[in-house]
Amino acid sequence: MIPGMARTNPDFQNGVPELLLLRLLAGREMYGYELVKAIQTAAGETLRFGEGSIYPVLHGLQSRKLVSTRKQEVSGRVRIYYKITATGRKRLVEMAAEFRRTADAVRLVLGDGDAPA
Amino acid sequence: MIPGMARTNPDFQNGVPELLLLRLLAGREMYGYELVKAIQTAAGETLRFGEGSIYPVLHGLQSRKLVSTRKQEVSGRVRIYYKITATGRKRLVEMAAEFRRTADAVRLVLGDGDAPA
DNA sequence: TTTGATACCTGGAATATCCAGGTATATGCG
DNA sequence: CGCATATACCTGGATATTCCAGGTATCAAA
Repeated sequence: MIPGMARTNPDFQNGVPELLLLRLLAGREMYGYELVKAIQTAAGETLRFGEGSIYPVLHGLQSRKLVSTRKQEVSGRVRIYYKITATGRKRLVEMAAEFRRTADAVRLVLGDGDAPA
Repeated sequence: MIPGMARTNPDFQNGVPELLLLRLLAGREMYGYELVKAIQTAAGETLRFGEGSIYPVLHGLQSRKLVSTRKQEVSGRVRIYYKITATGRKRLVEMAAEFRRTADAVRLVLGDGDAPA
């Protein structure tokens, strides 16, 4: 492990970018750079995903038809707007449920739970 | 993607095996196979980690000195007992906190939160 | 003797995230 | 004008994690 090298796969964050993107797009159509900034604002210090993480996920969502795209030029710069599809909404619901189940299971083992018995 | 192939890195589970192992070992010394079974019991349907996932993590913990080991023969079979170290306990506390922070941040964005404002 | 449980292990595949770099346009400042 | 900064897009390669599928060996029960 060379110090300062890429620490990939941070603990517990696997799948989080996809979930966050779908969640944000469930509210309204947004473009890539806007999503990057929105995630930095919404998730703050704890979750930090840069462009290098977000754009590839966005392309994956597109190829799996969970989002649709539209190009638009705004004052000389091209933006690619992403819009969630019906399939995408279904996936969001599933992922959110999966997240809660996983988080609850871990909490249970950790002993934080409001576990009976 | 060939159907039936290994689906590695399931969403949200990154780092969970390590956290669970440290948590279980915080209670008492245990051996590998016992830990595998304990995780299957404790985490049930949701979190399912097989031997192929657990043993490598156990070896990683050992080489990082988060656990110490001891061999013992019990009725013809050799067991390797793992015991958490002081460093391991520190790591457990950190990981548990990290888990909660991450889970809370995601929940906040999902909108489950008891978020004010 | 064959099955199943116990108890350990690993190689290679698949996948996710991240750093560091890239391209290009517009805008503000000295 | 020249330069830095912000906007807006993108990718290659490194690193890390998990999992399947397979392996070894002992012991007990059928």
